[in-house]
Amino acid sequence: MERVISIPKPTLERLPLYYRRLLQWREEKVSIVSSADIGKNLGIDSAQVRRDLTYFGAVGRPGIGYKVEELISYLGELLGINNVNEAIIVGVGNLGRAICSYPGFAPYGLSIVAFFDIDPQIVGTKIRGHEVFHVNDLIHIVKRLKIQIGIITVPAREAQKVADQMVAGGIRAIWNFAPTRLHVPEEVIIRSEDLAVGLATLSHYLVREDLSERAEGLDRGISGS
Amino acid sequence: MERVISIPKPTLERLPLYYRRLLQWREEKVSIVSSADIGKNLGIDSAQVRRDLTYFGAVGRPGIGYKVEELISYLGELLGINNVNEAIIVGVGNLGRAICSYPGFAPYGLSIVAFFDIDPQIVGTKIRGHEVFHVNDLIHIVKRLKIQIGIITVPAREAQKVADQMVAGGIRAIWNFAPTRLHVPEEVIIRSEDLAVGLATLSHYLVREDLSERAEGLDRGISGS
DNA sequence: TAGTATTCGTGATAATTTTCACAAATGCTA
DNA sequence: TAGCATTTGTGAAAATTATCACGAATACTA
Repeated sequence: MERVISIPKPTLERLPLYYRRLLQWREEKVSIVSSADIGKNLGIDSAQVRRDLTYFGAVGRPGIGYKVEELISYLGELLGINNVNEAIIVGVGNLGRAICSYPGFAPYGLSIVAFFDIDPQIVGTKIRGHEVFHVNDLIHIVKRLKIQIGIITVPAREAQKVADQMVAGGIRAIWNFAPTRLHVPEEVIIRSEDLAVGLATLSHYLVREDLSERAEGLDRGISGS
Repeated sequence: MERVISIPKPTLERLPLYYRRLLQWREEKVSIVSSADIGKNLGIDSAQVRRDLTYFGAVGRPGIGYKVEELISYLGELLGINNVNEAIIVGVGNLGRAICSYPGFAPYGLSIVAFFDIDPQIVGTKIRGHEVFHVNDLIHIVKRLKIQIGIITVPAREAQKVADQMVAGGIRAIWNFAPTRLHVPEEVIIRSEDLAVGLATLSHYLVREDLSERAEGLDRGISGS
């Protein structure tokens, strides 16, 4: 139905796993890897790896494998990492702070350029050298800095209001950590991280552990090895 | 190949969404909902909702719908929520603290009963009324309290070591927030939350936004509405 | 150069998940 | 009770994703 070939969602989710492992290999001066190497390392079928890589436009050489440097470059392009992403974050509680300092982002070029909160105790203080602004200034600042990504780490009941303001400021992608569903115009992209999903599936499997059956799945999912 | 009918993974991921919304309905004194109601609210096809609910063992009445209270009870059972889950958390940085205070868990009966860290500055201090222990005491305490769930919020390079200790202490399920792949015995369940996956997919879609094609997906995924 | 061992790329197949569509069940109204 | 409007539960079809399996490309060795 679609003429544009889109990357399957599961493939997209594996992409960061590939990327992170490749960075490690580069660090270790490994210059070429095979789909089997990648697969064994990440617990993914090697045919799956090859299929994924072709989506990314990567080209390997039979009998040899893929050039690490080249793959990194391809994936980086696909992830929009090669150009820095500027973001703002609203809600500077523990979760907000945690996200700011999450080391996993380092390779992804995400740069948080402004912090917002509503708590007068927090507004005006500094975090990692940046002043925390009041949410009321959000629209203005976002417009001025032409920010594209907004991160929401406020309580669920505030989240929609914050999202509305982000949209009003022209933000095009929202990363939502509040456990609630947000309504935004169609052109705005939303990704919700729902920690309860993780907890729920874990505890479900725990409940079921007496049954021998267990799902496979990997980093995003449950695994038994 | 499996005789045991297992719940599809995507269904499992939707389960907490159902659960949370149902709690809201109960709060609002709504006693009966139809699959269409649920679907419209969560952006899931109503047939999908019905299919999912049958996996959960729920039974609705044609022409009427499902009893909210009954569904909550079924889902709660499936999630192991009805009996409290005790967990420990290792790594009391921002992320660890954020998880402890994440409001989304409230309905899930997760109870964090001990905190661990390696930083002497933190060990011995109190968090939410609980003393923070040194990681060296982990095995002992976990064994003694018979804890089943361990949460890892330490830097990636420490994560494997922590996982090993958890396993040694008899923990059966690990929720890993460190951006690395853990190796554990087959009987231990692992779920890794990789925040970079979220960031990566978000920024990917941002890069692609000029293409009209866009994935659908909902709370766990990207959506344009 | 010929032979062997790798490894990619991909058509075909299998497995999984979603959606369609409709019979059957239920309540409501008159 | 009969007729109508809902809504479930589920076979069957469609769509999506994962795996198999093999020809072709490449490097290496003798």
